[in-house]
Amino acid sequence: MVSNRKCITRLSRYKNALKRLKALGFIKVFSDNLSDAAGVTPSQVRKDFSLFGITGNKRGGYKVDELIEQIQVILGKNEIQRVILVGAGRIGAALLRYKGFEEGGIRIVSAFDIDPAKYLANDAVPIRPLEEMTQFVRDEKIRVGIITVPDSAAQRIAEIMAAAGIKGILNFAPIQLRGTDEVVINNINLESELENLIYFVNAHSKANSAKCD
Amino acid sequence: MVSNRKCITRLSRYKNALKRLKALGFIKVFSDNLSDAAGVTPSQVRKDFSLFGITGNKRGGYKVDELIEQIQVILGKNEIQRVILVGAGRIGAALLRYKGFEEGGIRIVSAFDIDPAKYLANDAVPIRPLEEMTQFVRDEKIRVGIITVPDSAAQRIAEIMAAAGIKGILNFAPIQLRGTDEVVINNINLESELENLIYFVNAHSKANSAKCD
DNA sequence: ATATTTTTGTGAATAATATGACAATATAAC
DNA sequence: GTTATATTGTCATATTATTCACAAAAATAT
Repeated sequence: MVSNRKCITRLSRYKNALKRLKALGFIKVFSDNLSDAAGVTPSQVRKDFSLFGITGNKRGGYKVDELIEQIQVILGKNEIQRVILVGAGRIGAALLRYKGFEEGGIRIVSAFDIDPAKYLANDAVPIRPLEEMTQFVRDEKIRVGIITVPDSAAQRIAEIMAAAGIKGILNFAPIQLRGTDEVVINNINLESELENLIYFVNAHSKANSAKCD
Repeated sequence: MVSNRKCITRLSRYKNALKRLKALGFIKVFSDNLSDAAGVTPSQVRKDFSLFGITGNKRGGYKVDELIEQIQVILGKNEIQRVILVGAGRIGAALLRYKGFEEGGIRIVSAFDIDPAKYLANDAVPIRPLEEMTQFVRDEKIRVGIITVPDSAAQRIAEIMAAAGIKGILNFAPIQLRGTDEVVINNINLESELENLIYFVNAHSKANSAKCD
């Protein structure tokens, strides 16, 4: 098992880049085509592949179809991944209807909320009472959950999820949830991503105005 | 200028953690309180602060208010940051109404789309024709933009943004956009984040079932 | 068939990042 | 006022990630 997060992220990127290359008619690729399409170095591509035991042919490169297939198996995309979502607010609702997931073999099978006004039993993705989550997760053997609740509730939801048997959480609440041996947590903080960007934009403009002195 | 992305991200986290600690009544903190709240090591906190020239008092720690203030200045939060958004689809629309940004001093001042059906001139955040973007960015001196269009359009939008004078882009399209010397790009790929999680969940369950053999 | 070229796969070298250790020093105790 | 203690700030060390470099192998050319 490769336990380097960045490396898995790159694998996703390679997969996406490969799909684009395939659409352009590529039958095989070399590490430098792919690195170019994915925005990394060729040796990075080969090193990553080496870590996952993906091999190509010397002087022949990699066959696009086989490569996509191999990466998809590693990423668990050979079967549809069913996930749940808790918190049907703005962001949650948008994710429920986001088409990209289904295309990528990820299906949000149910959402949950504490607010009865949000319940929608018969929607494409039903929104159910939070109390039903634990049972649902157990019955349906769900292992991945998305948290899109306010920060004050996030920790509690994460604990309920963990207790129900969820093993991976994608957290959009602006609080850093910590993973355990049992549960992997991936935090996405939208404000923080923008802050990051703003810092570099400001730093850049300061550096440039300094140059002008 | 600190050019380490991760380090800036941690700074955001420290800021958020500090606000929570402040709400709990903390007047001063030590590097270990803060590291605990932010989920890092104490030496990491001190090292980061040292990079940004943030100092505390030996044996006295850091004053919470001063620390929040100093971090906010570094992150450019002493003034409201105005950003635009292109692509008023599901995700775009959710971000337009996301309250967290305004609370954090980030304001989406206008959205743009190619689809006339989406235009909303008089909404809290107006949605305007894409053709008006360049002029708007120039007039309003906008420097940060969010891309929430389909992947096929993302590259083109990024180029228009860059030409208009945008210096930082937060990209949600599932294609890796590459930054330049002029423009910093931050890519968020939601599917990829879930794939990442799924990989670790699967790897973990395999490791556990292997243990049982 | 043999030589030439191209591209992989990987071990070694380098670079980036995080941790540990501890001297310096401010606060508190006496 | 002196001593003891806790905590910072930073340098040295360890860890992790990336790039380089090149031998081995496959495809093509001669």
